[in-house]
Amino acid sequence: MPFEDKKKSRVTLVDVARRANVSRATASLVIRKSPLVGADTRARVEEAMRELGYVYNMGAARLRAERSHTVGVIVPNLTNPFFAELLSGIEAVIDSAGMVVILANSGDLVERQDMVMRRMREHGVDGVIVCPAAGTEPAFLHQLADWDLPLVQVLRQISEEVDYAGSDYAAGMRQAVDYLASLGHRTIAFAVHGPIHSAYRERVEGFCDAMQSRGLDPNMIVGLPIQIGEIADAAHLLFGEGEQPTAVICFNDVIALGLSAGLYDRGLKVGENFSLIGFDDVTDAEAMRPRLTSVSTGPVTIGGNAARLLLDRLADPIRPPRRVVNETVLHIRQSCGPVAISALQQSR
Amino acid sequence: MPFEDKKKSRVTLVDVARRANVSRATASLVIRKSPLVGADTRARVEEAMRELGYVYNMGAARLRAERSHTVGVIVPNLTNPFFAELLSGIEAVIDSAGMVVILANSGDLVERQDMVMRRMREHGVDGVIVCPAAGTEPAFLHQLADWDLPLVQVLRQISEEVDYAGSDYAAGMRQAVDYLASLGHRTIAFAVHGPIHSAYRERVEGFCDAMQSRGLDPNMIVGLPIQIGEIADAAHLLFGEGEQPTAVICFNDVIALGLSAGLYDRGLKVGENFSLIGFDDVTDAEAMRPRLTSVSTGPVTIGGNAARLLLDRLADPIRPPRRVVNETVLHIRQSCGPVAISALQQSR
DNA sequence: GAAAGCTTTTAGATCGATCTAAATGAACAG
DNA sequence: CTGTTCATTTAGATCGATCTAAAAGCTTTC
Repeated sequence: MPFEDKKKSRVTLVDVARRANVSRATASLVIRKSPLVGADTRARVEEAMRELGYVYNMGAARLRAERSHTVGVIVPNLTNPFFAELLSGIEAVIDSAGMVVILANSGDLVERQDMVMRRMREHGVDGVIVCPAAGTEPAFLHQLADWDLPLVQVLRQISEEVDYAGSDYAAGMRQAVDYLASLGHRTIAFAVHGPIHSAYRERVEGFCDAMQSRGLDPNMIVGLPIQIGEIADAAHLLFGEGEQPTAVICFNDVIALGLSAGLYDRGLKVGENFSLIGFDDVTDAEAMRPRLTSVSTGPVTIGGNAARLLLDRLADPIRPPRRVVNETVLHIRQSCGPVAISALQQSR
Repeated sequence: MPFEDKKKSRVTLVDVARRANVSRATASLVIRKSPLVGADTRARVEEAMRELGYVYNMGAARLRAERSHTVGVIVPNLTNPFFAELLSGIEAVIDSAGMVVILANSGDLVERQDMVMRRMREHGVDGVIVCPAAGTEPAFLHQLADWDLPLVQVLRQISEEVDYAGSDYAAGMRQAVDYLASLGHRTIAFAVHGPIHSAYRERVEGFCDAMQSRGLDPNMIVGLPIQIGEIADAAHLLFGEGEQPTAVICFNDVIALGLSAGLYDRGLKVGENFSLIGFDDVTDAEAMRPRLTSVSTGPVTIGGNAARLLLDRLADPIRPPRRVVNETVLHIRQSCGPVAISALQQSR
């Protein structure tokens, strides 16, 4: 008897076709929801699929159809909540397009990024969303494009010739500076850390431009450690010799959280006699005390934009490159206050 | 002329083989580092691969070899830093085994989990690491195992018959209770939230057991909102009628962060006249003020353990199921202090 | 110098889908 | 009743690797 009830091998399209009394080709059309098949045939095939517990074999399909329904995502760091939120935004959009995300971590190292990118190609991803590691050369991205690998840069823009999704960091900096200036602050520090890349430069330039256009000195830029635990202990770096700042703008919320702790340790009251603005507005900002005033860059939104950009490019590989830059929003909470009288007098 | 210089189609093994004057089969052996090929032949083939810019086609290989070098990871939520760290641990180990991670988010919903699991099967993952959505039935996992899909549960244990990696939450709770008791606290609240699952039950039971074995009342269990922003405003729930707690143990660090803010709002000084212990010890714990005393569960370690468990099972599908449970560590910082005199008197 | 044993190489079938181009059948016009 | 059109269905080739089993070379042994 040709019966084979016990778990033998996997159920394939041939099994389904046989069961439904149609050919392999017709069964294939049913799966792909082609309008070519008749209604009753379709029903019969679907019934057979259900009865046999058929599972589509994407791998086999991809081989022939050159579409893997798979998207690579490369981030420099997973433990930073900002990237986790970005990833979440990407995943949601990719998922709802019926595709899956293959994840990789570059550790912000170009060599690892090379490796990982190669692996993505081997796995035949349809496209890649990458937050380029610091130091990535434009040539690297161009080569990938030459290899016909659809690509989107996210957060950091290396090349103008490749799609990009990010946020308007410079405008965000202007919002922060304007707000502090409106509270009377004139000596404002900028606390930074981390590797240098386009997002870094954009923020620094945004800060400097905003300061200069108000006639303020943009040169109080302070470098801090990467690890959040060490940032607090480095808060004293804000107060070197010369003029003392009455407010600080942070490169990101990690720094803001760290400095908030460090300023507390020094006996300063954030929001009262010292002002602090974060950047990114991660969910923790709401939970700090005083609540952190922060420039929201919307990582989930950026992720979604990047994913949509990639889907669009998949649909039309030769469209010219696009930039999708979302607006930042200044979220005013409690960590800033009017400049203290004493500080004003000090700076005279 | 049979020359085809311009970018035509992708370079395949046949091209490489032709170039190196060997057969397809031999070229394949070289790629797979088989010891069967001679040294000079190997060199010739590798040379040809380099010259042609050959990229291995994993998809084609998988079809024949039934190995996709792909692992599915399903988490309930990406924006929670705890899961991001878990994911980071998984990714590192999977990556170093030469495989890639396909990521999916179940949103802690069983229906979505079903969908996502189906998609993983379609993509032919070699195995899956899943943090089961609250309400997952053991039958669900057993069915997957029946389908010959190697499986590891992480953080939440639904079935004893499936590999599991987690942390000893009950022991962690005991550490927290013991520590607070040693500081003189007798009325200790337990702040919880979120969906009910094994990790939830283990923590609650651990708390109750530890309290009871010291003759303390374990019934002060307080439910709080999910969103971190709302937790602070719910801090008053700790102080209902009846006896007032002098300390609180939190189900996780999200609650700890939220409550710390809420207690601050109520004018309580955490670490002085009220004690607070977190659970998980995420990186932010270090940055809070006062620094958060927290029970470390080591998400990165757990993730690594889960990944290794899966790799082991891939190597030996019939080995009996294992449990890998790592020890928790109480990280003492600044958020707890000896019970205040006034509170002691009040509770008499 | 032929048989045996070993290492190295290969032809051809195969995995499970999709694609192409052609066949089938029904409906309709002349 | 035949030729044409249109909607369905299908056989067979194909994607790019791996696997099996056998062939080809090369030593070694008697």
